[in-house]
Amino acid sequence: MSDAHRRYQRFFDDLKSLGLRMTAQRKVILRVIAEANDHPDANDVYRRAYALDGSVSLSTVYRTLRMLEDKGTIQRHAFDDGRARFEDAEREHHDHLINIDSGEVIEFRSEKIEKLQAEIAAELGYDIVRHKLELYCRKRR
Amino acid sequence: MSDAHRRYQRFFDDLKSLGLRMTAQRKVILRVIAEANDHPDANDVYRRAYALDGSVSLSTVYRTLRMLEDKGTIQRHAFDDGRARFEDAEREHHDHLINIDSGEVIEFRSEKIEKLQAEIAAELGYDIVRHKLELYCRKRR
DNA sequence: TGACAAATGCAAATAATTCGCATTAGCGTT
DNA sequence: AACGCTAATGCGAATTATTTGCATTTGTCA
Repeated sequence: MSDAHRRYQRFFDDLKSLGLRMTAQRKVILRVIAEANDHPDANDVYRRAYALDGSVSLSTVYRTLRMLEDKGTIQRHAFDDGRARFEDAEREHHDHLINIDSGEVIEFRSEKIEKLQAEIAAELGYDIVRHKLELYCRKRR
Repeated sequence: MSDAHRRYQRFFDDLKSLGLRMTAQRKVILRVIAEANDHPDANDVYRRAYALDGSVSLSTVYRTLRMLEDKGTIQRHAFDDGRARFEDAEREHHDHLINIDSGEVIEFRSEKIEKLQAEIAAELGYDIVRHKLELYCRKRR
């Protein structure tokens, strides 16, 4: 709760400092994203926002998501299911394991892998700026 | 050339052994995929196939791609541009290092990383079917 | 060669996302 | 507290990528 609230406050301040208007719809959408701890797609965000405030439209959700992405406030992920999914860009870095049967997304982080990646890049003469690691998996039986 | 031909032969045998009919359209589409060494989207495949044989339609390209994906013969990728792109599933796996300044793409492969990934997935109760690792980098100075 | 189901082309249907435009509503100024 | 400017909204229509229904064609095997 306080965590989500802190994120919401940061979103709010971000937009404010950019001179953007704080509309009722944006407040609701920001709240939804701040409170999400999964990886909702645009329609998920719309449904959650609409439940809180019936004046939110799908167009505005799409427009707001794109705007937040442009400002670097949220991050867009293109997993292999074709839909764009979103999450707070400031959350600590993590990689994704996607259950290809259910679509479920699990977050993980491995220092060893991070380190290996840096070594590989260094060997090739590069420094990593960011990276994307996605494991498409099936439940083990 | 002989490499593409070998791949084509494998595709052909795959379908044959599944009892599927070898139509003129499928032959052309298989040839296009076998000869591609980039990551064409459905429309790219269609245009290349159509150039070789005007009887190929976009529907059939989509149907064939999906069929080949279901059979595990080709692999679908969702990059950030929203379109699905395809490549031969049997080509040796590789990851990508992208120079964010020049756009240059370098392919690499690390057994250690592959192994670590499998371990992480196993810890979470999963088996990796495929994965995607992209390092966005800057040249070291 | 002939029959039968699988595969095809076409056009219409879906799904995800964007856009045009008339209307509404923040917000700085009175 | 009301005013005015224009950003932001809702709506529905447009786009883009992909799938599907159906009448027709065509591999394949007897």
